[in-house]
Amino acid sequence: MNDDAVNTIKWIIESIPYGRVATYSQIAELAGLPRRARFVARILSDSDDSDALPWHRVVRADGRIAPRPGADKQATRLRRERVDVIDGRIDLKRYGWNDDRDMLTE
DNA sequence: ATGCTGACTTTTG
DNA sequence: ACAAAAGCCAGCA
Repeated sequence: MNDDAVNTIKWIIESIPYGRVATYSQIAELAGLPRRARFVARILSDSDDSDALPWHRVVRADGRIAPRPGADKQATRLRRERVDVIDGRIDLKRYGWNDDRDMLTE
């Protein structure tokens, strides 16, 4: 993949609001790269702290935290910003990144 | 080109 | 709800 696509994806991840989560596939979709969820995952995997990405706000399509060494830290970081993580799972209805709902007054 | 890998997703059973 | 299988696609050897 070209660096352009990589940068686009990184930019999208950076724009996930505090206290919300987005899925791998959702990010790929927003980047105009449907069916590239794994590509998004790869970018996160390859990235390091110097990228300063909110990697903890990226979860699986069903709201679960992707299992891997260090996954526990993700739950901690999310809870630190008031995101409920129950049994390794996040309720996307409530915490999923959705611009529509961001505009509503609840 | 070929075959395998994987912070994934969807379909099946 | 859970597990297995199948589908998926960029990257790499």
